[in-house]
Amino acid sequence: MSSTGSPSSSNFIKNIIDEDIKNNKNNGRVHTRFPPEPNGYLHIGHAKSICLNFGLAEDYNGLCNLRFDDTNPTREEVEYVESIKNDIRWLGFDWDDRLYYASDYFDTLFEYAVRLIKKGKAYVCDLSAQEIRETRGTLTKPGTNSPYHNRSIEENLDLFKRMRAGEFEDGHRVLRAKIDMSAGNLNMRDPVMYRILMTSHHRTGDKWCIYPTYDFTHGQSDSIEGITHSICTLEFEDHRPLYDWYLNEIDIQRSRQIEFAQLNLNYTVLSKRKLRELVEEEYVNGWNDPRLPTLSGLRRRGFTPASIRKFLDLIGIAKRDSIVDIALLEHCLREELNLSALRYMAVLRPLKVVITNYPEDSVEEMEAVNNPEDPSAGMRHIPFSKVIYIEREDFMEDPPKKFYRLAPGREVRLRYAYFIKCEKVIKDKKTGEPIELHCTYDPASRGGNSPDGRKVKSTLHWVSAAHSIEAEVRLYSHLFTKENPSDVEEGEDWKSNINPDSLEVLTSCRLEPNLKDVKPGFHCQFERQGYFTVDSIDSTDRKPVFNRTVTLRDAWVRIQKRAGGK
RNA sequence: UGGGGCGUAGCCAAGGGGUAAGGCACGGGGUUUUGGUCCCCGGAUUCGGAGGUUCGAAUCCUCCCGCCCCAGCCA
Repeated sequence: MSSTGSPSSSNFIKNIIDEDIKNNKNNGRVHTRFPPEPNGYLHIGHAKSICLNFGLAEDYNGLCNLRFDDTNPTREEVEYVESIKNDIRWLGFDWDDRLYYASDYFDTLFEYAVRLIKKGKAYVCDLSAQEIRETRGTLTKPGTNSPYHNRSIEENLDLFKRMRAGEFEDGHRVLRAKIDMSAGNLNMRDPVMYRILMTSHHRTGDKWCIYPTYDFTHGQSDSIEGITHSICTLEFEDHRPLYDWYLNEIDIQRSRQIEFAQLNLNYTVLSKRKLRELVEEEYVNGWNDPRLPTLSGLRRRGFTPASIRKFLDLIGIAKRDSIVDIALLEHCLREELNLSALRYMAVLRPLKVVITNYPEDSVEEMEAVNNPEDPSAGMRHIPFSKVIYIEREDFMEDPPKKFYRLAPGREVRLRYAYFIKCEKVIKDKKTGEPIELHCTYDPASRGGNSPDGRKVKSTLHWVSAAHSIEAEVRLYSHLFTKENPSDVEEGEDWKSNINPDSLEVLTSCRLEPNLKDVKPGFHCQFERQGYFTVDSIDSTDRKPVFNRTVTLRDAWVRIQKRAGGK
């Protein structure tokens, strides 16, 4: 049982850990780590790794470190460090005092490198990047040894120290491991351990001008921290022999690298490169745009940490490349919010309705249930009067077969109020669009039931015109029109699949007055429509802005789609 | 013509010799003052394919097919 949810289902990593514990490997200890590179914002794919690593630690009574993998100062910044920490906490995890940086280990790593040189297992290579590439061979052809492959240990030591001292320019020399230029695994063809980067680092400043590569850093950092299970994604699978080689040759405690498949979701993109492109080229409004699968975007959109955790738990952990249906994420959110969200009435596209037989100046307070799933949420009052607004799409002048809502001559229920019957439609002279309805109400149906047992086919939400408050509501839908954004015509690019209608802004919405003093972070349901949250950036006291997190499941929409599809 | 992985329903996924869990999606029905929720019911004669071992195979063996990753001084 974990502190962040129910016990999760079995997976191959747990099987491995169970086996390790049975064999008393690491004395039964489980210690993981989440190792982000601080070069971008976290997205839900990272959340999968976070939940896995922190979750395993919880499940096995172990620990999980947060370690920034900051070995490349040319692309990493403190700004990202802060957002990453914030997002992890928001997701519900805590690294206590175990916040580390790979750069904390630069001194040790340097000593390890010296150790390998002394063992004759590493050498300074003067080849250019271009030349290294050319001598590496190809997938099917072995590489050739560098002309510097057999430099003496003394010369290597001297050169490496001079690299550190800043005697050479960027890219002029590297330190390489001496392994096997004919290995089938390219990673073993004398990989680079250190490169010269005349760049100051966000943590170590100008102390270093040589920086270790990922491969020469990650395993050793795991070892230094006593990590028992080093979990990463599939593309590192063929780095594992190198990971093991370094630990073995340096002769330090070994941790075990285990790889799992990254999360992919349909109708969106989950690569830092593509997300960055969307942000920088302003297809969206920043990293926290509610349409983005970044944690900051999902948070602003209204997703809850628990729903994201639940989702990630349900999809499981495996080694198979897969694309998960984003409908499952939405389901997890609805499942949670259905139980907890207070219900309100909000009219997004108002259509004026005059109740002709209702007294002119009368106002009644109608009693409404706050959450039918939770009686303890109590009741509230909603003012009702002669002029109200209903949803534009709840009226059709010439309704199709399965349309149950309001139409000329038809009677419906106004939720928590009265039965009303449409007597007259007033239309815009130019467009022919209905702009106002005249209805009559049945005074005996107060509260929503008629004493004569008369049935009505639908219940509409409404708002009193004079008492409602104005708001802006932003409706979001998938950022891409295709399940797989990369599915493009010859010569086109994935961005041509961006959905031009992913954001619809409604500026004249009318809300029931109970929603007046609502603050950012507030989640609620607008009845019959969906779950909404108050936008944390653009809301003002004068005019709140609501983001639609997700729609309610909608049978009517499905009926229409089916009819339209034929 | 190299190396490393992966194939169980439309999408995820458990199961690793004893006769195919679960969730989402989808469809049907019931309840309902949200076309919401909730409750029933419906799916794999079969686990990429073909052989083989076995009383018995998704699980073991052989061969074949398909898909993904690797030629950064990125992580």
